[in-house]
Amino acid sequence: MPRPTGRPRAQGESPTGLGTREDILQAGARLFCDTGYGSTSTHALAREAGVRQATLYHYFAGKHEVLLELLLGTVAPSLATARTLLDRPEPAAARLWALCASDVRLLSGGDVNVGSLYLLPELADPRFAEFHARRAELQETYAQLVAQCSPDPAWSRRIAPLVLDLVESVILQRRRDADWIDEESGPMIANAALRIVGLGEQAAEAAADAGRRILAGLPEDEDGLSDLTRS
Amino acid sequence: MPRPTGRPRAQGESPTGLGTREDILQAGARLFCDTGYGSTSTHALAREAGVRQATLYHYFAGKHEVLLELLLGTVAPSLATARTLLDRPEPAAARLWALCASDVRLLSGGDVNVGSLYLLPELADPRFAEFHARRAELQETYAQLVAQCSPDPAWSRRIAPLVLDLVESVILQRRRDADWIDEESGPMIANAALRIVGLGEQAAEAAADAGRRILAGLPEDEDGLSDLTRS
DNA sequence: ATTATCTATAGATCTATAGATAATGC
DNA sequence: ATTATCTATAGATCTATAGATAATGC
Repeated sequence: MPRPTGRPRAQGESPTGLGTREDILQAGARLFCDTGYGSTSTHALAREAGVRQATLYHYFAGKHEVLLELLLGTVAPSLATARTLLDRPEPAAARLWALCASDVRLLSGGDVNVGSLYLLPELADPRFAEFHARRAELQETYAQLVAQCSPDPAWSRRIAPLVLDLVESVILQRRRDADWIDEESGPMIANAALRIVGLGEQAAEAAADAGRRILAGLPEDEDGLSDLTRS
Repeated sequence: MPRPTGRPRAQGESPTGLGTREDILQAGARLFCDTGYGSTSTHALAREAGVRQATLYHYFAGKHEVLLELLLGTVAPSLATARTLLDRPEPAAARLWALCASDVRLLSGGDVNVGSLYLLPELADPRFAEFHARRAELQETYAQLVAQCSPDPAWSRRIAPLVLDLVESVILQRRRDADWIDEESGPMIANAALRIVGLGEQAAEAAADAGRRILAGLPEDEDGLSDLTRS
């Protein structure tokens, strides 16, 4: 990073070293998760990013755009993986296992529990509709894979949302006890998902093995934040 | 409800018919869940309760006390059931099943998804410490029952939090699609919990049957709100 | 007399904009 | 000249309190 153009900051340097826009996003991630969206003022957001309050408006139209960009950046890698898996030739159970494990890994990564953003009541605001649309597509992928795993369509339609919720329960878990999470959490939850879908022990084991091989070939994106700078 | 003493309201009657204190609590439940805590002003809270903003302070020291009372009222019936179950003679798996099913039923009841309150980031504030203490006790009960279900203590310690999260995932589910929930959701999630703990199909079936009998004898509290008026 | 509500408001805070300033780039 | 930041602030909103008011109770 060479000296940027423009007036220098009054206090300190860019905390992330990735520029002011990224500083603001990371500050938003931390504060919206820990303090809440409505309880975080633009002033607090700016302070955490190391700039003055008015500087926010040079990059974002307001708090809501910061949150929207965080949400889209968080769901993007998950959705990319889901789309890839839908078209692959492996058995559905193995692909479902891989999707679950991959999503848990994404939600476990980064030093902020960005999945918490999904839980903010403020997401009901229509400004966040674009996020909800992408999230619905992810949910639909889960439903399709679950349907392909189970012979009973009625049952699978009923159980599919539960699988996604189980995966996302890692968000709650990480809040409660961040140390609980490790690199085996994803496989463990993916196993639990297959059991819930109704696979027997042997079928589940086999699918898990195949799933592990798929997972090993998937890109491992730390979290969505790094994507934001690329897009 | 006879005509109460004191100056009458400027606009309309008590929406709940249970008095102003309850009006405020129910307004808080709805708004904190749908709009968020930090995004709900005392003015909005009062409007929803059918009184003027200043009237709140006659009953509560501020927004935070409204939320605290809602939280305690929500966890109370759950904790009461958990304590009862710990001392009962039935097999642990059956009691765990009953606890899961009962908690899902509690979280499914009422016309507001009060479990959402558990997810507010603002709960990190030390003002809500009392709630966290009671919640920790509930978690401990789950851990003990899970431990009694499984021969492997290390495994059960690792899996126990996952069971509570699975139960609480009904909060997320209900947000996403309230119609998904019905009176079989509790048993279904309780079954899934036993599978996760590692019970085989036959053992799980037997425990579920025994659990259903326990559940039938438990008090069925619609939600914590009605308790508030009694306590 | 007691009570629950109201109206009014002081003081704090918050958002968003206008315009000044201090760098780099050419 | 261009740019990113800054300072300053208008106007909105929010919280919490003071004190008035309109009921019931005795």
